[in-house]
Amino acid sequence: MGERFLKSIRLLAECMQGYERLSGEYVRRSGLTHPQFDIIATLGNTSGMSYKELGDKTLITKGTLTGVIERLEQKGLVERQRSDCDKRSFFVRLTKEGERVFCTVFPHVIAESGKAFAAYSDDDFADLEKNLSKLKTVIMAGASGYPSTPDPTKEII
Amino acid sequence: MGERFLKSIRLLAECMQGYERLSGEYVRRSGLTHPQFDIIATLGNTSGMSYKELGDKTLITKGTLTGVIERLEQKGLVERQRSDCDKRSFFVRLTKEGERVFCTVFPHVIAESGKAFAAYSDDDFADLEKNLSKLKTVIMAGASGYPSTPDPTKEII
DNA sequence: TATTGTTATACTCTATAACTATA
DNA sequence: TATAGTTATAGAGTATAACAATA
Repeated sequence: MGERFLKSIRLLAECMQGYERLSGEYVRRSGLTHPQFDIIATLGNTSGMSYKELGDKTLITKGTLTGVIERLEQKGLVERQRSDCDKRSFFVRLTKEGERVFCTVFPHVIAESGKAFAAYSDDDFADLEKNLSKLKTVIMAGASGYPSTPDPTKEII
Repeated sequence: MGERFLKSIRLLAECMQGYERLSGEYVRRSGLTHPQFDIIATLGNTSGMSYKELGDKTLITKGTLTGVIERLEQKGLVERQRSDCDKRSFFVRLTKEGERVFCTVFPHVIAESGKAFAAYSDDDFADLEKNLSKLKTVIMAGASGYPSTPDPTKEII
C-alpha cells in the first residue's frame, strides 16, 4: 500500500473538492444543482449535442439524464429536437434563457473562484498545465473503453 | 472569459472525472456508494475521528453524514463511540470488517487504477505532487471562511 | 442485433432548517 | 452564545434493468 500515485490522487481529490467548495456556493445560488450546472456548462458555446454525447462528457448515465434534462427543460433553459439523420436521437441545446444563465452565472462562478489564483504566475500555470495534461493522458488511457477523445467544445471550464 | 486558470481547472476536472470512471466500477462492485467509499477511505489508516472532522474532509454536510454513517454502521463497517472529553461528540472508526473492506476493496481500486501510472517516474511524481500541493494551497486559501453564511447582497441572477 | 432514449423501482444523497444536548 | 450531532422534509440524483423505436 505504499503506492506512490495515491498521494497524487489524494491531492487531486483535495484540489477538486476545494474547488467545488469554492464554486459550489455560486452554483447553488443560481438555483441549479451540480449536475444541472454541469449540463449547462457543457452545452454552453456549442450548437448542442445528443443525450449520448452529454452522458459521455458528464458521467451522468442515460436514465438519470432524462430526468436532469427534463428539469432543465421545465426551467426553460434547454430545448430538445428530434435529430433528422437518426430518429432515435434527440438534439439538446441551450435556449436563449439558457444562454443567458450560462453567460451570467458561469462568469460569476469563474470570477469568484478565480480570485484564488491571483498569485499564480504564467510559469506557475504552464507548469501546472503540463503536469495535469500528462496526468490526464495516463488516466484517460487507463479508462479505456470510454470516449478518449478530448472534447474541444468544453473549453470553458 | 479568457481566464487562464480555467484551463487548469478544466484539466483538474477531467483528471478527476477520468479517475472516478476508472475507480467507480470497483467501488460499486464493493457494494458501497461513492460517499460511503469516501468515508471508508477517509477513516482508513486512522484511529478514527469525529463527525465534524469527517464532514470537513469529505464535503458531506452533517445532516447527510448522519445517514451515511448510519448505513455504514448497519453494514457493520464503522462504529461510533461517545467522546469522553466532549460529550456532544462522537468518535467514528472502522470496525474489523470495515478495515477488511478498506484493505481489500481499496487496494483493488488502487491496483487497477494504479496500472495507469506504470510509466510515471519518481521525478514525474515529485513534479506532479509539487504542483498539486501548490494548487491545493491557493484553493484552500480561497475556500477559507467555510462553512460561512452566504452574503445575501451577492445574489446572482 | 445493437443503439438511443424512456420508464419504473428502490434507494441514496442533498440542501435546509429547526431541534437537543452539551460546551 | 456557540457547537456537535439529530431529525424532518422535500426534492434530486443514482444504479439497474426492462422496454420501445429506430438503426
